[in-house]
Amino acid sequence: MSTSAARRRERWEPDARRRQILGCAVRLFGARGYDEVSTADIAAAAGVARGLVNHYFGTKKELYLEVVRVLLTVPDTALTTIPDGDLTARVDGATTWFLDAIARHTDAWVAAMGAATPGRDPDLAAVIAEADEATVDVILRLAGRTPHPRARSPLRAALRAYVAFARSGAMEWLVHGSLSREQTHVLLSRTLTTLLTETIPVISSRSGPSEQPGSW
Amino acid sequence: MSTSAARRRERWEPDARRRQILGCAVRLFGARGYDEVSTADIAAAAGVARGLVNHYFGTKKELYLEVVRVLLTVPDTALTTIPDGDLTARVDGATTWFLDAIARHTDAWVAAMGAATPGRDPDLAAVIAEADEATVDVILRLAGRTPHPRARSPLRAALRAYVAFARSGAMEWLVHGSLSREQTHVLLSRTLTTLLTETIPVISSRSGPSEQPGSW
DNA sequence: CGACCTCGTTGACGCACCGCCAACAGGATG
DNA sequence: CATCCTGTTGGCGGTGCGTCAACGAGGTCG
Repeated sequence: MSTSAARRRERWEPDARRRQILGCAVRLFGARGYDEVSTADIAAAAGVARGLVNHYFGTKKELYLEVVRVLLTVPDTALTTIPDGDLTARVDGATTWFLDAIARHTDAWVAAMGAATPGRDPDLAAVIAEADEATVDVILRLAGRTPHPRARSPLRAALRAYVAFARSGAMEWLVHGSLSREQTHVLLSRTLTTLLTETIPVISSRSGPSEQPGSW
Repeated sequence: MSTSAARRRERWEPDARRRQILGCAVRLFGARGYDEVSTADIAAAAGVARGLVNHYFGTKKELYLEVVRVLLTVPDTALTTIPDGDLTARVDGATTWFLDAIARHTDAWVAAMGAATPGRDPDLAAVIAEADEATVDVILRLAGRTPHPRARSPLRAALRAYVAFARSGAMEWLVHGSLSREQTHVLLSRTLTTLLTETIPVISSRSGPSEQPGSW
């Protein structure tokens, strides 16, 4: 990815050049955070003039958004097959899959968690929110619910909170080393099971923010 | 706080001046995020030369850290009295207190959550981590445990994950409006109760990352 | 009451970074 | 080989931040 320097004015296809610059940006932003990386760094890593970065990506922030999108989708490797069995077994299987996945791409996943910090920027928040919703969809399919696509329901809200929980728990395992893998597994799977079977039914029976008393 | 402009070269006590600038910084950073606010903005809001901000706080980032510290501690209003009754009742009371507290200072709390985003900066992460640990201590006292001060135990790890869960759930209520207050209450209290009575005991009985098999 | 001293405060300088754009040149075409 | 298209360059203008020497408000002392 890192072009060996010195070659001047090499003319590439726009697509290839764009991918190359994006790759360098992913590598740098994945390692060092938004304002520790300058567009000059990225251009240098790609062996390219600084202006070209703006030419392909407009603004530094726009480039960053694309990088976060990449970081958030790469470690996904989407859970395609829903495990069999009762709910407990399915949750267990999905937890195993999840922990395997992030253990395999630890660096990328941790980088994604670091970069995908829903700060104040609304565009960045939107990108992260989209990734969250996708995760919620997975959990819903896991629970055997057809995901009313993207309703602002209490069900989805509770699961979004769970996603934050799961991420934090996984960070405890992978980054801080304060949980073993087995402990993390128990923490995530049991909490999700309880949430789905006990807590959420109660929540859904209570009156919502303004509408749907028992819609999910 | 916002000094009416034009007054030139007014000489204050260092403490007062420092507090004044910090106040303006809190107001601005609370509303607009790190790189949407320039030190010139802060200086202007305080009716002061830009250089003075650096004189009192060194770097813009150091100032930001102080602001986050303020934002994280202000909405605390520390839970002093532990409710009576069994665990369920105590958790219930504490949840009520928590939701009351953040409802009272919604703006400040949301601002704090926006600012206290554990991005890549290690110093910022440290400030946030400290606030998290304080919250975990509250929960531990709630559960009747004497908080082994700051051990890297699986117990604390699980509770840190819960803190992320609670914050996310509260945001669903306050910001997105996807949960009613009652629903949020049920979500937070029941999840914490289950965590304390069912999940954590199981976790603690499993082998840890390397040590304490059943220490908490 | 005026000279003097202290230290809070100022304004400007240097530097790094970003967005923009006119000019340049690689390489395909005829 | 001449010509055109367009990917690419390098520099210009503007902004924001950290530093520093100089300034002056306000108290002190003779």
